[in-house]
Amino acid sequence: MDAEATEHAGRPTLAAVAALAGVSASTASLAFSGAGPVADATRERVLAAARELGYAGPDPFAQSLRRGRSGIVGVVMEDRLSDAFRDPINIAMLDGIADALGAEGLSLLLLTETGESGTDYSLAPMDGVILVGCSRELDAPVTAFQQRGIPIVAIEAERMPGVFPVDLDNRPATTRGAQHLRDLGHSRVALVTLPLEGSRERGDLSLEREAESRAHTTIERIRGAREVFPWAAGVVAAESSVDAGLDAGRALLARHPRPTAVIAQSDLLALGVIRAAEEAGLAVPGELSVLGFDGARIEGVAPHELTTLVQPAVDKGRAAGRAVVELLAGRQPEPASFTSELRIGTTTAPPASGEH
Amino acid sequence: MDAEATEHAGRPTLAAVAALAGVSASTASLAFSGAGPVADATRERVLAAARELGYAGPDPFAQSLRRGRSGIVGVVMEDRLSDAFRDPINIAMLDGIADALGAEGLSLLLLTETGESGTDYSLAPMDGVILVGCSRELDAPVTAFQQRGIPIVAIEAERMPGVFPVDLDNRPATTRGAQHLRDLGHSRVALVTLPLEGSRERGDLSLEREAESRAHTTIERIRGAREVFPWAAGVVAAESSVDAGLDAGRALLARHPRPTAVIAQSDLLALGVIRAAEEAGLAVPGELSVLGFDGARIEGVAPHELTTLVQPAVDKGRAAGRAVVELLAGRQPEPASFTSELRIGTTTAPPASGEH
DNA sequence: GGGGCGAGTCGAATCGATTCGATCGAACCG
DNA sequence: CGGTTCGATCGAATCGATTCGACTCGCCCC
Repeated sequence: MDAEATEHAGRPTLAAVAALAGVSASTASLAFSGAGPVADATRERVLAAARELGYAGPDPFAQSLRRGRSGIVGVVMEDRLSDAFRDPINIAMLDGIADALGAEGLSLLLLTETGESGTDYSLAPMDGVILVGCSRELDAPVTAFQQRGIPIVAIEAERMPGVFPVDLDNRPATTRGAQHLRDLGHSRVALVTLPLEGSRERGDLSLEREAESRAHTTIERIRGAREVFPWAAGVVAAESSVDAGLDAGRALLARHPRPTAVIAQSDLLALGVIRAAEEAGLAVPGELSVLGFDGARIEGVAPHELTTLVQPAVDKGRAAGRAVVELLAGRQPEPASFTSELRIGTTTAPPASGEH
Repeated sequence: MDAEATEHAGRPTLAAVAALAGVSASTASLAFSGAGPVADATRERVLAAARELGYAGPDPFAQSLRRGRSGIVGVVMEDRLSDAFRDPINIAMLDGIADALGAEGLSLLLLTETGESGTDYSLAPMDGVILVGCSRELDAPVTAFQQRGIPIVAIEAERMPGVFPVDLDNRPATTRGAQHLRDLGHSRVALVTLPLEGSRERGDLSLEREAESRAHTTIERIRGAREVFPWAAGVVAAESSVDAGLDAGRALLARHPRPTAVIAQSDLLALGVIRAAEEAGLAVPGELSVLGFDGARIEGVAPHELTTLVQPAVDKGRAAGRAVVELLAGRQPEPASFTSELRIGTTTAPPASGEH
């Protein structure tokens, strides 16, 4: 009888398999991992024993402990999932991340800032972490990650020592877009920005709010616009969605004097603004020009073709993924910085003649 | 000097902290976990020692091994992320999952079937797993999970012993939708289905393909339609997207005789079909009725309001998440089955008079 | 024939915590 | 005042594998 192998109730362990196969645990381990030399006959015997006992291979928990690696990389997004995934640009980026990680056999742990309530996500068993679109205070978790020796990559975030950055040219790109509007002859230009803090509520863009916010991407894009239109007013959207853009657009178009152009910080917001214009009976681009950001083709823009700043979101994600891989391998990655391109569509045009 | 505490190069361990604080490892552990009685002064001393050493708390890997739990639940999707997330219905479902898991402090590991190439995802350190939209062969991974004692929940999948099901009434719901079309007077009805296998290519719906496919949701919805229109022809879309729907729609509308109504298996596909109709100069619903499935409001449908089967995707996801939680707690969850509701919009109408 | 090498295997230490049972006082109660 | 209980702490076993160094053969080559 294989008394030793089956006397305990729990799941079979490597030791049990080894015992049944008549080899030591070390050899059995080698047989599974493939590292080190093992005679074919022995390996076969071990595998057979595993089959007999219903052993599914080494326990991942034990492996993680021993190896110090779990094969998991966390991706921290500030929003609820449904919010984060509402914008296709985030999905594109995530896809890039997943692509780079998957190529190395790493998988992707979705972590959302559950506010202060939930469990601290820095205690998840992961090898590295990618911070994306982080507006909130991250000092505490970042410190925790660093103490754990977990490599950190941050996409479009403020510089932090020990955090590897993956950047997008948010500010200069927006400047180029704004320049395009100025070249067309616009001067009454308004902004529809992404959220400034975790507020989730529409509000006017004020210098105060701006000053105390840490929403890096939003701020950079505002600054880029300000370089061309220093006193542009604006509305802070509740989130990146068509509805939020519609809401913001309504607010803007009710103002006097009405802006002749809107710089929206995402394509979804831009589409919302276009909807608001249609609603108000204003022609786009005849009576209102609209500039977006991102350049992921989204549904519902037709018959327009959005003028927008096309960012290489997938590449950006992929770069972040690869950076983690490099850091995990103990190498220093190449700093990555991506450039957006102004794609001129049919939603921008010179302002109506009477207007400037 | 705190020689013992700092003599090793690596990160500080609980033992080092305990040593510095002058207590045993067991007590230090208690101080961190909060389980068991510890004098306030002692806890304070341990925490101070941790601070001094830069100790970020117990190592998650070690915790996982000891406790046999990692706090991670895997979600297996068959597609690439970008494909899976293209359809808002999946996002809604994922949001429900994340919601239910987050409430229990669990986090969500995204696993995609990387084909046969990538690493086997069943070796990730997770406590439970949710299978979603699984068409491919899953027997091997399911067996592996079961051998590991990992609870499995499957959303809209074939029954498998030991796998807890979360169901949607795909077949009867589609029957109700088809009935609606018949009631309007349609008889030349065509199908645009979700993918049948991992083929990612448009193709005609044939009985063979149908018979050998394991794409549960797709098959069930086809059967539901067949109960009303037994000989309906159809096209299998490459994926759930507007483009794929457009592609399928073009193929269908080129046929003679042209169908007077299309049953699309997702709203995105339905929208694509509407686009194809517009393209062909056919009025919707005057010359072509279109029925969708899902009911997540998507952009670009305007000015139509899609007639569709509204499924409670978030609840479905939440139920799956909760089922995992229950199974992890050793309880037997209530079987969950969800019902879709026919929402009649403006994309279905009686066929043009000369047509039936 | 002896030295050396490499393939194959094994023992034992190790990864870093958790937790059960035991121990030791101090407080409490009749 | 003795026995009981509770709070606080500690030792030691345990979770399940990986891996380094050592050991044993058998073979090759000079």
